[in-house]
Amino acid sequence: MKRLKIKEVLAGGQVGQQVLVKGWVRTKRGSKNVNFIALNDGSTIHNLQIVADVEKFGEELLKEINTSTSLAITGELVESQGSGQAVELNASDIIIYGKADPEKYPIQPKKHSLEFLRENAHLRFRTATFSAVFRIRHAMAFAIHKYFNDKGFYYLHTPIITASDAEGAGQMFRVSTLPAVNPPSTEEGDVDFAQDFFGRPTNLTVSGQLEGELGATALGEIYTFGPTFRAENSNTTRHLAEFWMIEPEMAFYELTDNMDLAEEFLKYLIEYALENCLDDLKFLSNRLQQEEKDKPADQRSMELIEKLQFVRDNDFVRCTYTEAIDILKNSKPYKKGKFQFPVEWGIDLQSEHERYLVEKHFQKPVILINYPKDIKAFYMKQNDDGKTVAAMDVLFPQIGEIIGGSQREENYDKLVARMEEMDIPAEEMWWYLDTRRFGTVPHAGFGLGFERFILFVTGMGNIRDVIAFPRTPKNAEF
RNA sequence: UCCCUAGUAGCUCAGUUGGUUAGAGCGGCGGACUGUUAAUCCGUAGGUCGUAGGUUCAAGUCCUACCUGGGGAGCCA
Repeated sequence: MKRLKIKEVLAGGQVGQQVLVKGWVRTKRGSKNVNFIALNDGSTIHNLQIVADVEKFGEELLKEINTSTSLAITGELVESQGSGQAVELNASDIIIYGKADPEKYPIQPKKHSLEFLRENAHLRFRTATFSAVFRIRHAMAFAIHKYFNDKGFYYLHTPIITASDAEGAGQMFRVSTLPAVNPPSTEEGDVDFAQDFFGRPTNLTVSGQLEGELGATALGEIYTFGPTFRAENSNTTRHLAEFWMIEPEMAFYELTDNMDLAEEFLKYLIEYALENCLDDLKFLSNRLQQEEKDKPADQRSMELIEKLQFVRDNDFVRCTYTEAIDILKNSKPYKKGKFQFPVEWGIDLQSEHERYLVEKHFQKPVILINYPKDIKAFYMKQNDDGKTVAAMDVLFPQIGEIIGGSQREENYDKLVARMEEMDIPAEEMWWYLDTRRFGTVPHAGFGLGFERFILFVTGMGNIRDVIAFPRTPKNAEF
């Protein structure tokens, strides 16, 4: 008999049909005559209720079935006598693949803290919460490829190992095959990277953008989607040492086109989640509502699905940096001295400022544009005012900056001048500058932090809970 | 990296101004139960109180250092 996924059984199974299912036990309940096994195979948040007659299978066999025991079950699909489900499987044959000793198996049929499950990240997929999160994560990855493919973008694989460290996006992880103890040294006493694998210092990438621009200025529209690495000692709910980033880069796009794309893209993904992941979203939403009950009324946030619909259905606010500074200066917290950091044209906005703009003032996603050039990267297009660059940051409630992007400086002379001002060695970037020397065009792009976006869609609070195997300072377990 | 906070049973926690034998719920185990919904009822086992020092007649409780977790900040996606 062909095995069916539980999702298929629940969606299309017919009463009276003989079916074979395989999965892991979530819970088992029982009385003298009959046992109920909630079986899950990962295909859906929902379990299939297995009814096992005690007399038929014997207490010996049923005793071996505990939480997380793996089973194959054949039986007849019947209308459920209980009220919790429409159909259930009347077992005629049970095969145990692997037992799970209930005294040693750490995931109990009860509510666990996310911290505890994080320490058991190898088994947390077996919980309803994490299976929901990772199904949604998959769906979003798939939707990203679908969105760009349908729009004629090409998926470009930029390198993981890179020799360029010019962008200054953060501390990098060195990639080396030199011995850690007594590496070969030069006459000056420095490590002699000429003897290293690549013959020069190399690192894990912090961004595929610069290589992405090479692709975009020939293929037209490209995107990257891959792992990115930052060796910053960041210990927050929003940072990882290894995370995934989506970086589209488009020839002939100016800043407004870039904003339009970012907004359409995010809304497409949210719509995709609402269309394809509703069961998982409902589960996560209920979970959140349970937690919200304990909070005072004014601290409760919008229900998850409502929040997603709200973002999908409303225009993002577009606001210049200069306007944002004015808004902040006229704000209540500013006038009452509630901000910890000063507000002045030229400063980088602190998260307290961003949160005020997004959560209090506008109360919807905000795209901030035209930042002072001194707080942004060298490659951003210099505006005519001589003070600002064509940068854009998309800010989301709770999460903060979810997208950072810009129109790029396409003028060779301006770009080189800016690199000199910022002490970026132009000779090492010769390959990047060639895009401006030969057939340069206006172009733009942005980077979306994948995990930050998944935080938003799932409503989870800690970025370590939306990536399968989080890499953070002092933690590379599993 | 900085600030705050926590570490007691498998999990979530309580443990009074330092004072006898460290408790509960859940989970586990044993039993009961005519179909349960993270079942219910009865019973039962389970602890080097994060680690190392120190103060004291006496430390889970006070002090110091370190380790680990959580929250916030910075950096950023």
